[in-house]
Amino acid sequence: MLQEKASAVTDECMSRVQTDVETDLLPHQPRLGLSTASAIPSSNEPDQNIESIKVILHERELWKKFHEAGTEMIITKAGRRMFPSYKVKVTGMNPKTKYILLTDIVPADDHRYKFCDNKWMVAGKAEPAMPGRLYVHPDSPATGAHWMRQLVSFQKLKLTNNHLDPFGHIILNSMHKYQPRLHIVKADENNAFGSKNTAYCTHVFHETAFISVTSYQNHKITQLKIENNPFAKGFRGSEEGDLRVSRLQGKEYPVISKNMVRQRLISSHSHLAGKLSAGVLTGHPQVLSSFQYEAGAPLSNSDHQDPITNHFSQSRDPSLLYHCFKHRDNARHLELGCKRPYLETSSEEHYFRSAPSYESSLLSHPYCSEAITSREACMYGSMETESGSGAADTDDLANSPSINCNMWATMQPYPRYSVEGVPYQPFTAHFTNAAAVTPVVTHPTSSMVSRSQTDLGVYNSTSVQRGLPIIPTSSSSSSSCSPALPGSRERSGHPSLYHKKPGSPLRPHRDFPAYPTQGTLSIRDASYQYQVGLSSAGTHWTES
DNA sequence: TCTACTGCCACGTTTGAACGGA
DNA sequence: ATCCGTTCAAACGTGGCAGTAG
Repeated sequence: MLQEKASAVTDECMSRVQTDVETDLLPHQPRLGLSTASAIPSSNEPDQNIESIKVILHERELWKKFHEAGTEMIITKAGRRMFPSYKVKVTGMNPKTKYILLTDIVPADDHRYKFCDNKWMVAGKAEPAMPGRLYVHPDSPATGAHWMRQLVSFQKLKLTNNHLDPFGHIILNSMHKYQPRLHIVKADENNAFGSKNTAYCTHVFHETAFISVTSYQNHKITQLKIENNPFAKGFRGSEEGDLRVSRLQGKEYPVISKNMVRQRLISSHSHLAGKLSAGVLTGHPQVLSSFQYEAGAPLSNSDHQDPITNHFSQSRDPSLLYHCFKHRDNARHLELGCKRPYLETSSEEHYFRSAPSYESSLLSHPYCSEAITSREACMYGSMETESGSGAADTDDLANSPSINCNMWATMQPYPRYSVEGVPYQPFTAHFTNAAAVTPVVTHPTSSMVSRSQTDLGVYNSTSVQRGLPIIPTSSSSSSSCSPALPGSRERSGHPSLYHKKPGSPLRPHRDFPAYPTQGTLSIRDASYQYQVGLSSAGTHWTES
């Protein structure tokens, strides 16, 4: 029912959608018994389970426009906002339950791209992943009623290419492809994140994938930005958007930029090139792992292997996976589950799981001992296992002795196939085996893990089936912290992590150091961006 | 030489403080 | 004294471009 309701509402008119269903069932009840079947949204219990939550991408049509042209996002040293901004409409939450909404941006593949012949081409292997960071919505934690009352906007999220960024912006590599993800974590007081009962889900909208750039490469994208971004109105004025330039230069005729000239000169060749590219791609075998990322690892296997044209794909495999996770027994096992087409938004994938418990104290985590102790950074670690061949092999995960509550997805090393010269397959995200990947908020040191570690599976776990939200943990050293754990307590009671000043500017270093050290990390300000750290087998959660 | 990146610029939007009137 | 609406300036966000580094 909710699905129908949601689908029937346009992006713009959904802001007031609220669930009228309210239940006290299970809000505090452990979800240990979540089964594959139960993980599937049920119209009868729309707000009992986190998997009942529906997320609709706001301005999806606009995103599609960009997607079709090959979305590019500017990244600067100071940080640049995304446009279109990431906004979603959430429904299906329990109005009284508290949730934490956060996003992260993960590599879509392990390639570096270049814009050549008016299209994106694979230019080599990706550079080592930047320290993963999370952006926790400033309102978090908040009740389901709050989230459902209006659009949830992540417009203040900023992207940077400054590896030492002190502002907490999400660090990306230029000329790489990324995929934003939304994570919803249950933060109910009696079902705190990290506890055996904590649950979360991950939503991925494929049309939000983009390539990070330091300056726009595709003129179409530039024009779309100018036409749609209010802040860029100053560049409007003529059909080509160059009128302003001509005015500035005192000319009566539009000035064609260098890039425009280049692009126009080569545009005549792009079409043919694209066809040729498509042919090449078609010949590539599909590679299995689809969702392999976690703070550094690619989100999915490279798109370039998809047998599609070289243009940004507008069609996707309608069969999306619906992943469910739950704790088994003492939360040391994950039960993967169900698979179903996601009807509401064909472009979205979401993953559910019951979060691992903190039972194995974070203190034991090799990378976050301090953070954990201080609980400044919320981290969720996962460990590498070799079971990640793909997907969701429930049994494998469940039986794997190495898997514990902290494991979200099994991480697989980047595929090593050669990609040189292979045309870029624009944003046809393939999450065939997608498993929930999880953001991991970790100790600062974790963020410094080298790619080599990632490759070794140390960096984060990921691959196909585990993922995990990171939730800020409180810092014991700080004045207040416990609350940091989602759902552990009311924000008011624990200023350190969730205490924030609405609208207050970001605080560099002091409040949000690039590599936070103990005791001072807070998610207060508008941008709760965390580093996604690696997790290791030793990652543990502590009870709040 | 080429490509990617940086810093600066002008312009428009957003935000919030200040002010005045009801 | 409080509330509400308006005004205005500073802060912020944009893409373009020239210069620079590798």
